[in-house]
Amino acid sequence: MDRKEYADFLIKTTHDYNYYLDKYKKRELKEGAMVTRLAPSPTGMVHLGSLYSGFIDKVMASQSNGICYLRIEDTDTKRTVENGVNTIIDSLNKFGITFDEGVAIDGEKGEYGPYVQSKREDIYKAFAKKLIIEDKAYPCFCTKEDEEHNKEIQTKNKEQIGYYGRWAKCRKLTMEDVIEKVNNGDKYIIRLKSRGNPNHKIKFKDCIIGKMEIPQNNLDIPIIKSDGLPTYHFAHAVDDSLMGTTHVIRGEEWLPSLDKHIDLFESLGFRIPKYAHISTLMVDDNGTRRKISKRKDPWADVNYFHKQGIPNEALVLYMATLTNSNFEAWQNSNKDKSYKDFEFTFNKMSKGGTMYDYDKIINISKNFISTLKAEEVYKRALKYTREYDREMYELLVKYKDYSIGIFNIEREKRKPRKDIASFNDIKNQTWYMYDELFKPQKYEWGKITNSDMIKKIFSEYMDVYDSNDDQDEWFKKMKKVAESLGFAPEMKLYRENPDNYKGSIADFSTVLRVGLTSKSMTPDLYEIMKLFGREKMEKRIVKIFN
RNA sequence: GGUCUGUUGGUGAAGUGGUUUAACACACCGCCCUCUCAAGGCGGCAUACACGGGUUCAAAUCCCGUACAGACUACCA
Repeated sequence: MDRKEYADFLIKTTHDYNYYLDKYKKRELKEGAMVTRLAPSPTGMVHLGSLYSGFIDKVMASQSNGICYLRIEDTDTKRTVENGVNTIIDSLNKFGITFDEGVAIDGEKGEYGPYVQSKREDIYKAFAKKLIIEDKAYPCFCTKEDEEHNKEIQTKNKEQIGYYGRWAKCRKLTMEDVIEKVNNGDKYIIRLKSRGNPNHKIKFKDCIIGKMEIPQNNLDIPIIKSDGLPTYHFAHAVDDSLMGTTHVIRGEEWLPSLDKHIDLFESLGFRIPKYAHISTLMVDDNGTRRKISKRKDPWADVNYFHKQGIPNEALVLYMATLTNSNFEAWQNSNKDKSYKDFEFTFNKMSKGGTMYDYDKIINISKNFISTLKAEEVYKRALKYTREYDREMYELLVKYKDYSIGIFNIEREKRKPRKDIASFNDIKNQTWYMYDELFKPQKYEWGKITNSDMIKKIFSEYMDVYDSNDDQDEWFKKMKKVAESLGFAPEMKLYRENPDNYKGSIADFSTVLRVGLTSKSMTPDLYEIMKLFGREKMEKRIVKIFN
């Protein structure tokens, strides 16, 4: 039996590797164009880290006029969730991450498919066969227990852990041994026959981290599992070569397995792509940093932000600031431009762990929402509450124009209000504007608490209030009434001689504000009165004392 | 244990051997604006380059060691 027949005996494929080498042509790209890919597992959720990496994949490809494609890594059949793929595509889409090629809702796009790894089984096997023919891979019959056993001894002796050298029992099996075992029905996997020597260092340059030196891989790592599917490492080498990925952008947790990947690319005779290892998203957990975790951190699932009512755009902007910290400054001086106009670079990306910062997201979200028109805020609030707050939703529907008016207070001007951070916040911000929700626990009176005085202020004020007044006129009238009741009409006057007055114009207006809304802190009072109108104001005044 | 990576004020983070007396942002404090809040303007704050050696005329920046932190160490990805 020659090696070709031997390989055919061990692995059955419908095509041979030359067929695939021929089928997937080299991409023709413009100078500098990057081909990137996002390669998630279909576990049914999009991890914040995937969004981060997807953002970078997308932005690097599109700003270099390259290609960004989606590949699904479902070789771990245990973790695959039904409909997981569509969930991923949908979620990413919401964040503006779309793909030029690869898996899509309505099938697949592109010449390099299939883009789902479980459908590429024949391809991986064909290349595993190539390695067997070239004596760069071999079947292994060892059990999990064998390996556990090795590990125990290795740990005890403080030797390198893994399947290599004298521990690699099956490496020494002759062809005849193997044939006998296979005919016997013994299960086996395929391992790489590593030729590396850990005393030799590989010099390597990562796009983000820069120069590195790592020992050569000497582990005979599994490449085909007993279920016939490839391991991540092998699939990565085969797919990213065949699909023509120029830049492999992935989390830094992959850095330690880079030696294995280089070994695989070289064994397969493939060119090694460029790598960019992005920093892990970390969280501060009682003073220590740790990787964000799906189990401990609810926000690890990007869906969390949707539930919180954080606009997708805000999360995207947050991703942009994480990617390149100089983005924020650029955005501030280019307010009308999109993040797509900013040139992101690898060498501005963070090397260490990146801290996840919810306050920062809130801040970005506030700023983003403040730039929206009132109608847009209304539209989004409607969409959000429809799903998460039925009561609020119905009020928004019932009082459409009134609600838009509320959102329009101090908006659409050069320095707009920034008080809405998320759409689950709007009820807290505006409840007192709706009679249905207006059930104050207490009135936050300030300096003036005497009920006779409060009554007097309202009765005098309502005599002069005219809803047609402009803001200047409105304020003048308020000052006039305040003065006639013994309040200082200007803050300056009050500060100079506080003893001469019952209070300042601020104290006076606080009475009006609290009487109408029960709250001492609200947006512009003029606008609120205008939205209320006389009738509603009077109803509110009656309500104060009963 | 081994391998790899990182460590700059309270926090995040610029910085790629010499205009660095180390940006900027957030936080905090003060003042201004002001009918409250938000926003905005001005100013202040901080004993910041983990530690110890070395290379150099010159080091946050290059090299070596130590400490600390993190990632990885599966027939998971």
